[in-house]
Amino acid sequence: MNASSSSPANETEDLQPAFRYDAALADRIEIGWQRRWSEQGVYEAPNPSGPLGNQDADDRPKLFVMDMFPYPSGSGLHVGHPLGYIGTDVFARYKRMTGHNVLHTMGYDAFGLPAEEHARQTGEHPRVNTETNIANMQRQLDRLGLGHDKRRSIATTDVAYYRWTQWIFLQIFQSWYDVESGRARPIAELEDLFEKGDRLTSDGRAWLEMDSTEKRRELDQWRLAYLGEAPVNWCPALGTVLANEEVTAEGRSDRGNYPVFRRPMKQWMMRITAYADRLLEDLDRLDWTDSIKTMQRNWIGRSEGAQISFATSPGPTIEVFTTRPDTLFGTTAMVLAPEHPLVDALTPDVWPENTPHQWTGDAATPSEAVANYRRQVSELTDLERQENQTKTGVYVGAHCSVPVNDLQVPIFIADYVLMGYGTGAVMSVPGEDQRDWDFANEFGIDIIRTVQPPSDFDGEAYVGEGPAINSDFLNGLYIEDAKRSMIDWLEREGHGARTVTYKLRDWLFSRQRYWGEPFPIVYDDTGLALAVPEDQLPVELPELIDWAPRALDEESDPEPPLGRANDWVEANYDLGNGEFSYKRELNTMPQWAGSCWYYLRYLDPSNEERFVDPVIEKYWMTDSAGGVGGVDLYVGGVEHAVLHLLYARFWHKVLYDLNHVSGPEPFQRLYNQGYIQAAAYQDERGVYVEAEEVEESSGEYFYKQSRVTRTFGKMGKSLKNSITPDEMYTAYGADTLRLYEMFMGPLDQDRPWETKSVVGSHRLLQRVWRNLIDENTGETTVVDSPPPDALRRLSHRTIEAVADAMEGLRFNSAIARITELNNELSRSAERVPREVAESMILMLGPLVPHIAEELWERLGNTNSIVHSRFPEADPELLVDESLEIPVQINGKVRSRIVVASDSNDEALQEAALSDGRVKELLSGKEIRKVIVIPKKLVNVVVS
RNA sequence: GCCCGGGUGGUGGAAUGGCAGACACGGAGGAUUCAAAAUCCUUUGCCCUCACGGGCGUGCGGGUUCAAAUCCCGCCCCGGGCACCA
Repeated sequence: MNASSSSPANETEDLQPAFRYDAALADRIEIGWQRRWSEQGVYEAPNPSGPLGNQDADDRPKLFVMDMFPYPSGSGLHVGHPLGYIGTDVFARYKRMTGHNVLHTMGYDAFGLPAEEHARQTGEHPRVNTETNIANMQRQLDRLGLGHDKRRSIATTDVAYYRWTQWIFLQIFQSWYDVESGRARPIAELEDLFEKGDRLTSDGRAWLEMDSTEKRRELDQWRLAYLGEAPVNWCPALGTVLANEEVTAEGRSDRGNYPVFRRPMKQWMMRITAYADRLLEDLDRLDWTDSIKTMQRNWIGRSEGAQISFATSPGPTIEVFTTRPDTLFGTTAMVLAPEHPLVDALTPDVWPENTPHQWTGDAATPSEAVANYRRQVSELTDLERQENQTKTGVYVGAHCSVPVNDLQVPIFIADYVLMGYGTGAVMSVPGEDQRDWDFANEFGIDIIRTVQPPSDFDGEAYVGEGPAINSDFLNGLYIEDAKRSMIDWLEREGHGARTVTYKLRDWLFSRQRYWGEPFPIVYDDTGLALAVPEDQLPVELPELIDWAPRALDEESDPEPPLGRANDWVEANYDLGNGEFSYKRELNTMPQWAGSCWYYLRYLDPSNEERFVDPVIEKYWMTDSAGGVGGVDLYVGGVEHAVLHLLYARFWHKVLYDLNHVSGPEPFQRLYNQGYIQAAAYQDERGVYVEAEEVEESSGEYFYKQSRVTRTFGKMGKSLKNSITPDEMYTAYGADTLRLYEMFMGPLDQDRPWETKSVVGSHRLLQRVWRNLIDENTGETTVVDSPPPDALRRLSHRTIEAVADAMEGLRFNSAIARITELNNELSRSAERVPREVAESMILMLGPLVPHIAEELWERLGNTNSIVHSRFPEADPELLVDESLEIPVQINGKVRSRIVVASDSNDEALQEAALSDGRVKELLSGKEIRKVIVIPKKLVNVVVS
């Protein structure tokens, strides 16, 4: 160990002490402990019973901490991916050290399009590719030292898993929503009710008069999973239909940004709308952020109002939904969606006399006008429709009657009225609705105000509060009262009723893809669906040579690839009347299916009798504090606000209604982690250049001598700004990466990655190491003597602050406080007393488990730090005997005084006023008031 | 347009009515070194001052209070969500 070696190659090696905490030592420590932890199963959380059960009664409180499980991408991880995983790991480790039985694991949401695309390009089976990707991702995650119970890991593509996804589908299929009791019930109970005549069938026909096929058709209409003929989102480029939630506002596919067309097709639907109110109400009981709750509320889109019937001159009655029944007296037109089913019946052969020319769309007859307009509308994309704010439409040539005053108003079709919302028909009240105002303006329609605007109002439609005018019996009433009176009148006179409408639509549940769960459904020659018996599950995916969806266009029909598995499409089952051959359902489930219940399978992953054992489910999913229960902490990205989180809540509620789970909600507390952003650089053409090769010089950025501009964005391939965890392991080790990611800022905030700052976190670990370990021998330098009083107090204050920060997921603050304690140890020339050293190591345990475990062992402990107790602050040591407190004069700090911490107000005031500097500044001033805040400050108010 | 977040030094951030800028990165200076890296020490919001000290300061304007980054009112800017939803 001397520096006089002549060979430069050996020099660094000679200078470097053998036990300096550097990347190489970190690597040895981390790999070693990961192996030992794995061998000893330290992260295994016992169940109350079953194969993962613990013979010894475990009376620790349970805690279920979960990440949103990832799709196993083939491109590997960058440092942005594991941010949330590290956060949950730190929290789970902290809770384990405070005496909780913590369930923390990770699985894979492995069905989905990329594996199928990969298969189409390479010919490799999606399962092979998926398993390769999972193995690779698992390796990257393992290196981070995440404390997962590996026994509980699942992938949604496991046959043993999707068997139960299919089973849950069957529970939903074999249920109906009983509005009277407000919950799902088995379909057999509905059959009973029909049988006894206690319930009316959908069209009022007597059950006993129906033949068996008619009975089946009747029951099928009530199921929570049903085949519906509805306009769906057909995406030819993906060869599949999509859920509303998967289509962007621009009318393109969420994935891939391909055009999506609305077409009626027969598809599997989930009756999520039956749960709209409960999904809405139960949000109040969840510990989620307001922004996510708001997004879900908006998506469900509940509006209260009235349904009103308008009689028409040709005969059919038009039903309208409105949130403003109080404005009925202002109705001067009726506007239907162009595809409204009554339009044809309302359209006469010739224009009525005196039809204004501008209403006719230049057409010779009403039906020509309607046909022309419909064609014109269908040629617009959704985006063009939205951008085109000028109102268009045509008169259909008929009138209807406003029920409250028998005013005859013209009926139009216009594309600003959407078929998908309400009844697809709008009573047009231009005075009180800006869209109707704009329409009335285009077509010269009368405008009648029904709410008195303030005298200074100079806008067009008036949507604000005010007394009703021009409204007969409503005149003078304010909006809420006027609405109530009008609805009362409508109900009394039989012209309408109070109604609630939702934006939420039923969930379109089938996809024309290969790599998804097959439906456990077959068809007999009636064409009606039949459940595959539970004991015949799983229905396994067949082997295929050609996985691709057929290249398709807007006009063609979707063609499920499973239809090409000739040996599979027909199957023999005994469904209670002997064995027959049936045709299989060829669609597969959407990717969301598997993620709707994976948290339940974590609890009891190997159960072959049930999807989860009820005792085990109750143990992990019940909240002893009386909350809704479910996962105690669920961390993931905000992008799942309305997709996964709404679907999973829906499934959970169905399972709850059917007594398969013990609580009404799956996720008690939801936390959205932020994203790691990174600088990205563009050249003058706007092309992204490799961020790693960009150099900074006095505030400007250069790539190969040419100037580039800097922006910040999500880390990834497209911005060429990815940093991989592997690069960080090589340079610093996993503990440093964990520490840096947690130190960058609060978990829920986006934050910019700065590789050059990582070294700060590495230095902290080096200093901790050096304070406790002799870098030359590797022996600990701690001493067994008790710490000086001041140090002991500091360490207890640190414990208090760190524990508090850990509880609140403020890991950045926890790290700052530990740093302060360690800085104090560095400053002192004394060796570190064991008591303080051990506290500090234990506090570091959740954040940087490997180095903490290593130090713990080097200090002579034989038990693992993973299950050691987190230190507890002694309240008596949190208060110092004396305090330094500031003295303000008129709110500005002018001096500080040192006082006994138990000084009373009088003593504090006395001490402050007798302070030399304060006396000096107060001379010649009149003291008006002295504010004393015990232990905080003294403020002297002078004139 | 509507609904949520957010705006604090050169940078990430701390403080949720009581000392603004903890902790860290970066910068400056120093020690060590033949030299460098690493490490260690000092310093670092802005302005005035040799200094002691003083003034200003949490997006902008106003208010409440002995005291405001924090609470209230009005605006500006940034990010996200929804959007012809009757």
